[in-house]
Amino acid sequence: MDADTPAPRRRARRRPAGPDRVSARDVARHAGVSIATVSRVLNDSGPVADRVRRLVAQAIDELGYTPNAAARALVRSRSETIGAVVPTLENATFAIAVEALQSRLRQAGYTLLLASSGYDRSNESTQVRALLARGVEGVMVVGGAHDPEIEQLCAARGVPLVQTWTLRPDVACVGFDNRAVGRQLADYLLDLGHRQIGVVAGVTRGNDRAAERVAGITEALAARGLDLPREQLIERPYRIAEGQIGLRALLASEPRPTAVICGNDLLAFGAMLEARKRGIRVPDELSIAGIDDLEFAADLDPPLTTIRVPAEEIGRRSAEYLIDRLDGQTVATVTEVATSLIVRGSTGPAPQRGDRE
Amino acid sequence: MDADTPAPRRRARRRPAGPDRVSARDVARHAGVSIATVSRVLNDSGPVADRVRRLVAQAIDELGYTPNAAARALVRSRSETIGAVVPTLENATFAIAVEALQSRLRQAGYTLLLASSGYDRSNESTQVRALLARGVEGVMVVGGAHDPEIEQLCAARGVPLVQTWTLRPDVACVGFDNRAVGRQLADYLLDLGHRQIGVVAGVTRGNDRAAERVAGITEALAARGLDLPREQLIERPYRIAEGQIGLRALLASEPRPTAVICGNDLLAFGAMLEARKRGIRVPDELSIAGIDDLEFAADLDPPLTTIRVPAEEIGRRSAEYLIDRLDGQTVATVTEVATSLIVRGSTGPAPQRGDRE
DNA sequence: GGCAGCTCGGTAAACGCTTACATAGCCGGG
DNA sequence: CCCGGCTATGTAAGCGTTTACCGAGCTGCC
Repeated sequence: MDADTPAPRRRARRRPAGPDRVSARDVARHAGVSIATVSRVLNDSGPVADRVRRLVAQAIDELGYTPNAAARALVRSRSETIGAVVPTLENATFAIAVEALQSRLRQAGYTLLLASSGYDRSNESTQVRALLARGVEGVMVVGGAHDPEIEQLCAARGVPLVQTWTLRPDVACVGFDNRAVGRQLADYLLDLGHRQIGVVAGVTRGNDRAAERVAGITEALAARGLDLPREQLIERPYRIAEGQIGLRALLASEPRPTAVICGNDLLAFGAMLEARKRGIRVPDELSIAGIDDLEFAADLDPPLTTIRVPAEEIGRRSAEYLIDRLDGQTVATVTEVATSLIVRGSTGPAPQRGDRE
Repeated sequence: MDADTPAPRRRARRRPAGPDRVSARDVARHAGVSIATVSRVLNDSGPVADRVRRLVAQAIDELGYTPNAAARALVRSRSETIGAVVPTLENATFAIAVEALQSRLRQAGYTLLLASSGYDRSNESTQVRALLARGVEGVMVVGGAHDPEIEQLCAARGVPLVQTWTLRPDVACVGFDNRAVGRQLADYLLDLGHRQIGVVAGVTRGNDRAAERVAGITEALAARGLDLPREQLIERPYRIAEGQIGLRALLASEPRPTAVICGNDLLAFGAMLEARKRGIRVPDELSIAGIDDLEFAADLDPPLTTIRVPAEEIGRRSAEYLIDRLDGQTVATVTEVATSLIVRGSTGPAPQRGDRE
């Protein structure tokens, strides 16, 4: 049946498996209309009589037709995909942001292409390039310092790029001032009377957020005539175990710090573990603070003083920025999200001189 | 310059912004060869003289040419993308798996399209459909119980589907036996002499892993003539705070359990917090166990007894399965990953009757 | 009753690539 | 010297859509 043409021997090569996909042509034939009409029904572009519309709709689901995204992308020069490159998903804060990003993008009909850089600048660049080659219409990256190629490539293609977890006046970004956060934490501890402040920072190489946080701390100290000696600044990867190592190193230095600022909550958690292990009372003998306010921070013992960073909001707003931009709207390029100091039990007044000795 | 043709009034519509993209045609013209040759150089298909090859390569980077992925996908019927749908990235275990999945896929030249379902079956189905519509060549999902549509859709398109965190003999999967895990934990506690075992499970509706874990516990109890009464089984979402709520509910029941198995480490963490808050000594008065062995599990106080689940391996192996399948190889469809009971300080022998009363 | 102005639907030209096929040199053996 | 059989290149036919453009019917108004 349906032997209209001599059946020009269907090609059987490209997709090794799988029955030949059903195309708009098949739908058209099945519904007895032209392929243009099928397209009109699908996209609701142009007028179509109700009767025909129903016919086509029926053919579509009788055949189980799904439009070919590649073909559509090709002809419309729009992939409806967005790319994101984060340092790692193992850091919950990024995982949360990606989750929010994706869900907001999905709402707007975009699909998320995800890659991670492992905190490596050149790898980040590679990933962005790969995403761009896939035709993403927008790109989200973490941080404000990258291989300059990234901005160039995006600009050359007219692909909006949003940088997150950072604030830069000259580019589109959704984030906060990491330096201010560092400063705020340091000021808070200074106000509590601490004068010996140690830092267990993240690895600053290739991580401008970590570097800025340290810079902020240094600034705050300098403003009170203090400095941050080399041995009071430890850099460790963002992991709990590294926080322990970090605190251990700090405790070996002289004079021993009365307060420690950690680059994020994982490091802070580690530091608290180490303190406990050594019988150092927190916060009586040692104050410890983190950044991120991860889910567990409030539940540590003592609860962790930290800076709340709205990761979900960063992800969501990045999505919204890109969506609006691609929609042709002109939107604010710089979006600052609110962070706030959450004072909990892990920090307290500096021990009086001689409190323990 | 270069006014060879009357310049047929370049269209200026589709991509509102952005200079007209440079295409293979431009490269060909620039290098003075045919477009076919450009393609041959690009894909290293067919012979090309070295001189010409260099010419083309030069043209390519002088023009900053990037092949259009949609066009390529269209003609080759291959998108070189893989889709994954996880319940949520907020659960670190999935974040880790996705990270590994992506990085392995990338190595093989695939790009990851990511979506999350929020533990909702119908949403999961929607996401898979969206991914399929984007032309993904393979799909990864979490769990073994889904809207049947998912398997149908993938099968109909010949798209390999890998189900993770589960073991099913009839489909491709990378995971482990959740029931066995539940059983193992229960047996371990039973062997310690516990007879009143409570459970703070994840929400089992739409989550076959959670349900299986409970089933395993029930089985182990039944094997010793015990049962799991309704009020000893609490279901809560996977969050720390929910673990607290869960334990609270359990403590209200009679007889009070001497051991609690939690659906995952987050719930276990919460349970431990609640126990501490109430002055219940762990493990002397109450044993608590979790599942996942998240990073912090070893660092809780006391350290958490749990089942180690190799999330990274699950992600990586899922990637490998899909890669091999798409490469035309026939590979083992069922991949079991090893879990293991990690006994730490949060569990111990059942308190002697009257130990406390 | 003619025709302006609808509404509806078809035709065909892209979109940017890959690739089967044709073609054009060129080499060397008979 | 001719020609088979290379190798290197070009030509052109799609891949499955969208959409500009055209034409065919219909309505209803003068």
